[in-house]
Amino acid sequence: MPSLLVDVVLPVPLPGAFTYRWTADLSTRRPASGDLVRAPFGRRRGLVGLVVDVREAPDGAAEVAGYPLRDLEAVLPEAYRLGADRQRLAAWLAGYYALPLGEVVPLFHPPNPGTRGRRARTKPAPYPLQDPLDVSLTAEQTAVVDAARRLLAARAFGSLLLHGVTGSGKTEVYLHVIDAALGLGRGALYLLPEIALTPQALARITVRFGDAVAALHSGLSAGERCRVHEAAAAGEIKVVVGPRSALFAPLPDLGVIVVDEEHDASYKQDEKPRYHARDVALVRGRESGAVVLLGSATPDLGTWQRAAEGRHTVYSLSGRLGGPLPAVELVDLRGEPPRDGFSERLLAAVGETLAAGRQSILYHNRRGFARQLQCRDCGAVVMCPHCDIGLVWHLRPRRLLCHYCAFQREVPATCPACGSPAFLPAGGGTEKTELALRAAFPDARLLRLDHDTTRQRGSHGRILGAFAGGEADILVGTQMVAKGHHFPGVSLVGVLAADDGLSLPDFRAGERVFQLLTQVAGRAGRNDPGRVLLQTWQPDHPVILCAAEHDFVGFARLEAAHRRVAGYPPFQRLLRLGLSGPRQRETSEAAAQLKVALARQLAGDGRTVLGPAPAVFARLQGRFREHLLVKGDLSRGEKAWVADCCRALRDAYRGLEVIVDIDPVGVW
DNA sequence: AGCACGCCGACT
DNA sequence: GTCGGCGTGCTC
Repeated sequence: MPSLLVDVVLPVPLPGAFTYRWTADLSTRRPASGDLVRAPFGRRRGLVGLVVDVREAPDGAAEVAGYPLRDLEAVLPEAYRLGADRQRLAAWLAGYYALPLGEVVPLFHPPNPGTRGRRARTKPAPYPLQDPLDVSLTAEQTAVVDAARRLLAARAFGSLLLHGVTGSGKTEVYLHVIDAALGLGRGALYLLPEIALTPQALARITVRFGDAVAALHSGLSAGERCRVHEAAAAGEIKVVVGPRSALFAPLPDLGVIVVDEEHDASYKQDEKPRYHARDVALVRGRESGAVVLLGSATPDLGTWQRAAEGRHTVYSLSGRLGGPLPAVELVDLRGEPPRDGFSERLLAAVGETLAAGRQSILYHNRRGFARQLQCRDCGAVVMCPHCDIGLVWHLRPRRLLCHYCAFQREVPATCPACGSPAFLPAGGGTEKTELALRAAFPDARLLRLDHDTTRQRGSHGRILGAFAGGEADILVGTQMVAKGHHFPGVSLVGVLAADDGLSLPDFRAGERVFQLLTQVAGRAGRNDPGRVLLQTWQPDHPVILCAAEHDFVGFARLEAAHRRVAGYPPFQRLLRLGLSGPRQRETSEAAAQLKVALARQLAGDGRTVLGPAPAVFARLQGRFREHLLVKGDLSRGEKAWVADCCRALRDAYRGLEVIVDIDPVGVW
């Protein structure tokens, strides 16, 4: 009976491949490199691995490297094979992010591959669609589509950066480029930062391309994901829409990858494998000979810099179609201290908007009723016992909540530290903003959109749908109100604290605030002259000024100058090592030890090792956290060495966790 | 990373 | 008495 030895990489943090036996009588297809297989591993069965090598088994072979050979359980159907391009992508991912190859394999298949699911029901969009009629393109739009067409026709990789404000017609460009790809019989991927944005985009794309379109995301059942995966592999589905995980969908002849809102930090996965979908999209495009179309009103500074270096071609859509950008007014809170978060001017603007029968959006980037509860006598703040973070006072439920772990407690009547009955709520949140508005405008219909009102499945879409449908006059919320929706009835956008976030200990704080303000301002008046009010304590801050003037280019120039001087991305690469452990002493000791090893091995050659320093959240969920930062370029070999060091460290300190984060985004 | 085996605290 | 906490050992 002919037998094969099959080398398989498995999703375990162990280096190297494992060798299995496949015999012709196993009644599954003969495996080849690139196939996905199921294999037993220890006591576990059915692990999905990737075949990396196949060879003839010597007669009577019964063991490898001292282990008795075990048989493969199954070879998954053709639909799950990684073609050459996705095999190269997997190899790139593993190398770049310093992971064993097997650990990236789960990205390439649904959770339980081969499970046949029922046909996914097409859900209607939860809110009215923008008129899908095909308007003719402007010259600026046409230029991008033509450039993409030329690349598509040549089957060549190319990356285009489409820079244009909200309402400038980026989506129309995406749809035309996708249409061009489909016209050549090729497929398309359409990436969005979040699942919540998928239904709206899906609806709009489906109107154009019918049932050749499907969404792919973790909100679908395993069966539905399998169905979409298989249909895509079979060429029945040509356009796959979804968040970062959709990037790995098996489209056999991929023509274009659209990365909408390419600047969005949600594209970075914050668990292993910690990849950045925009960066990986560029690699997939290169490996598949596809066009990568990056779009944003506020491109990532790194993308902008690489474009300046000639690595992407920039196309700008100047201004809005069918109207001017909203006027942005700064409200200087220093001269006009707010009451319950509101200046007189902002409150008056809400009143005028109500009177005019129009809608308002009020953006407050904090949940809850009060940011913290502080004793008036001794100054103590009620903290989370596990996280070294102040607890946030919520009205519904009426409790103090930790926003970083599950901890909650009742609102104490007296100060836990000194017994004083004098408590002072400090800082507001969306709950307070909502109450203040209800008090000021008792007849206004109000909706709140934040983490607390969207716990239930579907409530996010429901709230947005109700607001878009004119069932409310005012929408109060956190970031969620800023993302990707347009509301024709909105003519006022108010930002309660525009500078909130500027003082975060993150070198990208300014960029984040600029992006958020630009995005939220874009919600105003797409069909009439809208008005945006930004309340701020720092009206002279360059980030605030640039945002008020819709000046991305000016902002980028300023920000780049700072980054260059400070040696931060996009001028220096970063690698972050995050350590956390149950004991502070041990965690610092391990961090110090790691620092010595890294400094010895990597320092010099333009590289520096910073830290260790306590993480921004020095204790979370009872674990002490420290981090190190490596600035500068590391080779693949060096990154692998770093990963090995971390593994050794984990073995030496029990309970210690060490994460290796390549190109980190956000505070840790 | 799982998953089991194995050895010590508070419960029916 | 045993249910179950998680330390550590192993995986082709």
